[in-house]
Amino acid sequence: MNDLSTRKIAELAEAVAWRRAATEMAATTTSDEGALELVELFFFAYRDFVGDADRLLENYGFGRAHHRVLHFVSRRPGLAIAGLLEILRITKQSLNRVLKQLLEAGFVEAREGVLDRRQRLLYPTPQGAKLARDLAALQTARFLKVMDELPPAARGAASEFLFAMIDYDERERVRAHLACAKAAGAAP
Amino acid sequence: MNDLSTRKIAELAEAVAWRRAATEMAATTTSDEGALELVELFFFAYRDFVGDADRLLENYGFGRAHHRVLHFVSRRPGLAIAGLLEILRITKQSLNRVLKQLLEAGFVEAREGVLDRRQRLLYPTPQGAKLARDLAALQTARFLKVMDELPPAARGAASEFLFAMIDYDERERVRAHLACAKAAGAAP
DNA sequence: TATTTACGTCAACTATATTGACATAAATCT
DNA sequence: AGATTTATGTCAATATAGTTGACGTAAATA
Repeated sequence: MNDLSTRKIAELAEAVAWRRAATEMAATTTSDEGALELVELFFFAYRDFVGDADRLLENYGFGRAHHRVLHFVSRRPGLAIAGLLEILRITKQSLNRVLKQLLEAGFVEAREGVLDRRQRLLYPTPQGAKLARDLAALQTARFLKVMDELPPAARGAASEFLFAMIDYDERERVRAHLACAKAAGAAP
Repeated sequence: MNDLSTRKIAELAEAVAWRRAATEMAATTTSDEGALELVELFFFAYRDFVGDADRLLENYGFGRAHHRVLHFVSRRPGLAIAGLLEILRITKQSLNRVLKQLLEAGFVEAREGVLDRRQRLLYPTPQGAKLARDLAALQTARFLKVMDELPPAARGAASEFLFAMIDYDERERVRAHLACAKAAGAAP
């Protein structure tokens, strides 16, 4: 039995133990105390979730802002500036500094819009696509591991749960974004 | 039929529609494409989750950093500086600026440790406790609403899912923190 | 032709974090 | 008792990510 399987067993035991605890407090999950636990779990989960990528980005001299831009450009190639601003909810001035660095470093390229020549449509370069894949791999790995730990019945629930956490008014936009990204991802 | 119930029905329909979509792609949830969707849903969910509190904090001239400090001090009264630094994963210099403002504004107070007089144990003032409650109410309201939208079977799954998202090495610490906070919350 | 839209840019500013160096008082080890 | 470690505070310089406001330009549109 190697370290990996020992670790694996420990993690599964971990998951089982937590599942028991979660079940026990299932009744209180809809209470304030249960909800407060969720608030903190969400904080810790997000902290660790972005931590993986942060470490990789350091090697490139990039930060989280670069990651977000690269990610969404890669997932939705041909995205215009305005679309990116809407997703990221930052000002164009703030985006510009980060985007300029990604353009200069050759991770993203901008092409003139065909329908509307004022637009600058953003695409990842091969180098950018590679980094985006590497970053995404870290994060999807975490999710795939989580799905592996969770009982099958709870797997679909994660997606439902996260979607329900999004502002009601934003859901349509997010759904459209995901559909677009899916289509773009299926193409190559 | 008032606006509220119309909205409520729309949201439930929303939830049902998404549940169908989530179930359809349940098979792909363990695939890379499904995991990529989760990555983005997590981003959007967190963005909206912190957005609520941000708006309230503006009225006080505080930011997210203040929120985090106030939150953890309120949830774990008597927390020492070192404990806070470990939870927030920031440097003491960074904490100090924010903490100083909270102390001066009378939202947090520090008492000399009884067992170890070098420690400064942090407590919320009544005013601080009130703000912490108001902020927490916004966030727990979102979770309670989500739990209401979700089918009962998926409710416990949210907690399991978030816990599984946390770094393995951090889980014990988080569990201890939650237990401690729960005990502190039960006392008064 | 007039207006709006999509974008770029300069400037000043804020918030949140970092590293590094140094200080102090209390606890603890030898 | 003296040396060391620990918990904390503080000064300074710097980085990153964001903001508001003002102004410019080219292309689309009314």
